[in-house]
Amino acid sequence: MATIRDVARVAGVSPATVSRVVNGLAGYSAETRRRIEETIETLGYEPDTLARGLRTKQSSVIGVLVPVVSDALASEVMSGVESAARLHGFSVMLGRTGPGSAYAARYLRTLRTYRAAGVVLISAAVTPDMRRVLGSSVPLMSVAIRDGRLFPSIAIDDELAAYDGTRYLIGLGHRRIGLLAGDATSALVNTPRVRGYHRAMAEARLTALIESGNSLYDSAPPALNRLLARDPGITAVFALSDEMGVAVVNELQRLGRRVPDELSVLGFDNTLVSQHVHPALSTVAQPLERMGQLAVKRLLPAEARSGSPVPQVLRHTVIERGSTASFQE
Amino acid sequence: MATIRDVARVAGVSPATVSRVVNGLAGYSAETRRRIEETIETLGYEPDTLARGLRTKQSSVIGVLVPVVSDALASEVMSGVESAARLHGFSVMLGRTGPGSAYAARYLRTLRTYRAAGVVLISAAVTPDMRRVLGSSVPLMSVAIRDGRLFPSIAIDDELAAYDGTRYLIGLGHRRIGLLAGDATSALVNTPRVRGYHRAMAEARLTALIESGNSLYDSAPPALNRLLARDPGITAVFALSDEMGVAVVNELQRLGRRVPDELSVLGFDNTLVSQHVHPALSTVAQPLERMGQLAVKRLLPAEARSGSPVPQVLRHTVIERGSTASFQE
DNA sequence: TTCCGTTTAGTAAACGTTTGCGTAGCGTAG
DNA sequence: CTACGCTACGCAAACGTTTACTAAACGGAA
Repeated sequence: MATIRDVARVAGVSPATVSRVVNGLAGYSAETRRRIEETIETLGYEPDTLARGLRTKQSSVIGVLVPVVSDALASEVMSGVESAARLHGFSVMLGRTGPGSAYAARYLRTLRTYRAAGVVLISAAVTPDMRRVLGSSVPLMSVAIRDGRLFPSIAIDDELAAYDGTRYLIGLGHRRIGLLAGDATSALVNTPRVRGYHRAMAEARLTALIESGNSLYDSAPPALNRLLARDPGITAVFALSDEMGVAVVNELQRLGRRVPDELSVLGFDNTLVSQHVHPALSTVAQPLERMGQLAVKRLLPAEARSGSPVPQVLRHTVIERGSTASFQE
Repeated sequence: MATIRDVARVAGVSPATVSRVVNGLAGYSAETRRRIEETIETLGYEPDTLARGLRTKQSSVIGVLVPVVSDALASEVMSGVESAARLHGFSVMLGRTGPGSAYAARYLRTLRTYRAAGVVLISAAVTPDMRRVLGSSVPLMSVAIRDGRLFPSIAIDDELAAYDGTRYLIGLGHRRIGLLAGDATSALVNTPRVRGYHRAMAEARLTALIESGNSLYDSAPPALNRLLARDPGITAVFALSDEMGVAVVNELQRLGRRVPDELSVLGFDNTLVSQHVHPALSTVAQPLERMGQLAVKRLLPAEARSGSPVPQVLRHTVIERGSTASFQE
């Protein structure tokens, strides 16, 4: 592998000059530049990232921290992170939060020794030791979760989103709307959503009806049945995750209840799974991919310094697909 | 951030000695070691990965290359890669193949400048320029696809797996079995599977019936309907991807055909989506997570040198869930 | 012509490690 | 007592960059 010295020697200049043209700095004639670029081309020179990073105390690594690697929501955010990172010449390093925060802390430490340009934390709460490990050297961006206003984040307004989702169902004519909440461990997103549902129901003078799952597929059928047991007459269920949403439509069909004719189902997040069911799941969408892209953009030197407003809230939208229909008495 | 020199100074030794204890080499007394470790602890010293990599010409980065970041199959392999990498002290860097091979080549080049310990390529064919870019410096491991015997790979025997899947359906009493093939662009996995189906059908003196989708959800319903049009009496359909499999059960239910009572459906890969439908999809499974783990293990220095047998083929299994049932006339 | 500012370029140090080589100290065998 | 081997350690170079500093060359203004 050719080094900058090789290039310099062949092109008859000093390494410093080569470095300057490689990095687009000033200080060389057009002719010199041409000769150097040509040499770089023929030698196939490529700057050593490690050496560069050592010298500049800065690498172009962006760390991504996800709760579980194969999580659908996280995958889409990651996808956005990857594309934006690639676009700006960054590389993304992947790690998972794991059960406790031990994994996360260790991973962040590693990231620091790589002198990462930043880390984006996907749908996980920032624990005190995370912040401590990173110190001030590595900027952190939290995505899809809003944890107070303590640190930069990108998320939707969960409360409002759930409110709007509920309003949408109400607007369709539904009056008896059951909520399938997520688990308490993801309280940071679950709690506001539940609150949004409550608010919308209260405003419309409807009575709330809530059962909780754990956001995953398997937890939904039993929770749905509890809902049905408490009020057999519900005409809509609002699941606080798409996975639960599709589970609900599957279970409903198994029970012989037609969706959306008898019951409407609304999901949350708009992950890929929402399309993996028939009828396709209506859902309140977060712009997951875009969130990922924005996260890396805000990590970029230009933005990072300029100290943009700490919590950034994006617009949610409710997407109407086949699983919801209007209800008339 | 404390450097090795700081530790040395505080502990009253030379940087060389600190390096030796950090790396577990010999050459120091028990007492010295204790003192150094204590100092490391109190200073919170952590070796700089960049400097280390520069000096040793070797980093502990493992690159992962996926066709699309949010792909379910790739996600599970990645999950395995991540856990094994973490276990062995490696970090994983993520990139995507993108449309052509331009992305891949560029990413591999980046990986080389990071002096990556290896790269695992998930369900994508190795193009000549990939090999060329890597040269001999970075070992490559291909997962979930077998491309000749040109380079190390980890995969199942797709032909045999499809054969066994078909045999399973035949064993259930089915005689008119439609195949939903994937697309030609993933020929490396699709072709052998189709061949396996053909072989099983031929052996049982049954007539093959094939329609092709593109492995994704949306392509399945139309393909299914073509299948049904060509033979309204089929009692089983074998989809060559889980995504198509769940699309088939959804579509079938939409058409009012009961699964598995009237028609059995068998998927392929055993990705998470196979559980996102009711009845849950029977499928022929690849040990995706394990494949990912094995890939990094085989990339490890010890293994990598020992030149283990080039293509490694793992056992597939057919997993029986709710979407298949025996058929009797 | 002289002087000065600008452009173009080179020198060398520094980033934080690892590691080959050298050596002091010490115990032990001859 | 000498010689030798071994252990425990230090010195300094090297990995491939970037960058502050210096300087030569040159052109234009006075």
